[in-house]
Parts: sequence; C-alpha cells; structure tokens
Amino acid sequence: MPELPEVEVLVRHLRPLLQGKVIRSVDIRRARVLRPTSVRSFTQVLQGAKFVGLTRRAKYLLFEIKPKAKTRLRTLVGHLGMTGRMYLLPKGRRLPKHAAVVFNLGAIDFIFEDTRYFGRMTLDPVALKDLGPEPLGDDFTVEHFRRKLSGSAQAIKVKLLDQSLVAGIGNIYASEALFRAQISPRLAARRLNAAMVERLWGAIRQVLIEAIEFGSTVALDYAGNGEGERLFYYGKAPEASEVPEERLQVYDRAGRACVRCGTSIKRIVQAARSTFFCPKCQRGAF
DNA sequence: CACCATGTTCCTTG
DNA sequence: CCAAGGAACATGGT
Repeated sequence: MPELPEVEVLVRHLRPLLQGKVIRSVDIRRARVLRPTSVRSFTQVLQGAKFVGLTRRAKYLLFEIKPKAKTRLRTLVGHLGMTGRMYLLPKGRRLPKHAAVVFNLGAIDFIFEDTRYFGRMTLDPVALKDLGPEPLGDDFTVEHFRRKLSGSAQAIKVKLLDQSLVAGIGNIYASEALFRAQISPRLAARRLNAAMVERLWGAIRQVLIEAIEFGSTVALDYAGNGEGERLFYYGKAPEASEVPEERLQVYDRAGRACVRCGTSIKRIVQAARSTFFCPKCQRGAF
C-alpha cells in the first residue's frame, strides 16, 4: 500500500478525523517502532497531547501535536514501512494481532498496526533531513532532475528509489513511471537524453497524481474485507483487482500482455528488488 | 521447504 | 569520502 499516493490519501482522510482529538492514553505494544525514541519520552510527550494538524512529506506522515500544558508544538513522525496501517477503531473492539501503538482518544482508538514492524511512529525527525524534493512540488524541476541523473552510472529504475533524488516514489510507481515514459529500467541514469529526462519527469508526476485520484475514489470505510468492522481503514481496495482496466500497467504483471503492444511483460531483479517492464515499448536509448 | 513482498538502514567492497 | 550492492529487519502469502 504505502508509497506517496497511498500516504497522501491516508493523510487527507485522517486529518479531519484526528483534528482536535486529545490522546487520553498511549499503549505501546511494540517499542521497536518508536526507535530511536524511548517508550518513556514518547509516553511523556504524547499523554494528554492534542492532534492539531496532519501533513505529509514523501512517505512520512507528520502529525502536529500540542503536548499537554505546553505551547510548543511537536511533530510525531509516522511511516508505514511495507505493511503499516493507521485507522480509527471503536474502543473495546479486539485489537489486531500486530497492533504496534494504540492511542486512546476517548470512545475511539487511533491504531497503528504493522505486520512486519518495519514502520515507525517516532518523535525523532532525523529521517526527514536527507529527503529530496516532493515530486509534485515546485522544487522538483526538470533541471534538478537532469542534474541529479547526469553523473550516475546506476540504472534509472534504481535511481528513482533514491529518496534524496526525489522523495516518495517506491517500487511500484518506479516501474509504472518508466513504462509511461517508455524508458528501459536498465538504462544508466546518465544515459538519458534531454527528451527522456523530461518525459520521465512528466510521467512520474502523472502516475502519482493519477494514483492519488484513484485512491481518493475508494471508500475507506468499507466492510466485508474479512476484518470488516473498522470505522476507518486504508488498504488495498477490494474492487481494485477486479476493475477491467488495470490501474497498474506493468507492476506485478509478468507474463501478461503489455497494454500498449501486447508483448509479454518481463520481470527482472535490480538492487534486489523486482522491476516490471515491456521489453518492446521500453528499449534502451533511442 | 522455497521464494516473494508497497521500505529503510547498515555493512561491506571497490 | 563516495558509489553500488547486498543483507538485515519480521511476518505472512503462495
């Protein structure tokens, strides 16, 4: 679920729900996700604190918190890792097996659950400092992109995952953007010509914007997903896999027909991660 | 049992 | 110091 678009959709949904809510108590069920913040300081800052705002930076959720009896705002930094979820759950319901942190807000709990515990819920903002520009922001210019790609011998697909180049693209949208731009994922970053850089720049933005739009149309409070009872939930939309027009054009489609030319989509491994592409539509340099 | 998984960080190698 | 590659983290699905 969680690359930039999924986090953006989650932030938009959570913001009005959390706004103004006071944290009555904090239940830390897996201290690992707080790292490097200690259980003690985490609890101390957040107990009695109020949610005053919520924004996004790359794949991070930034909760603005006003601690009890203090004027100074703090930032609670959230990250979903690979399998993290955040949602509200009526108090008293059975907690999910992998609940990592539970904030009691009165009649309702705000849950951070994460099966693999790769995610974060921390007061330490250190991870944010090396992030590159937001792909949908004004700082992400074609010129910036071109300059950052120019020196690198690394394959362009791998380069797109570098969060200091541009922040928020993950493994799914890296493949999708390259397909959209018709550029081979194996092409060395420095080998992209001016036209390709511009095409890829546009494709990145297009792919992310469309994913946000798609996510915004999906009901987040559906029932019948097996767990069913959640008031709020963000996850893979149950109907997503059943839509005839596939939302994702290449990711996880190895062996299936390219939507443009019908050629079989190929899966390769780069930097120990899967890349999907059409060997015909995405040739080397041209 | 084998391999795969939407992410980040750390360690090693060159 | 830098770039690049791979393992580690932890759990579950197929």
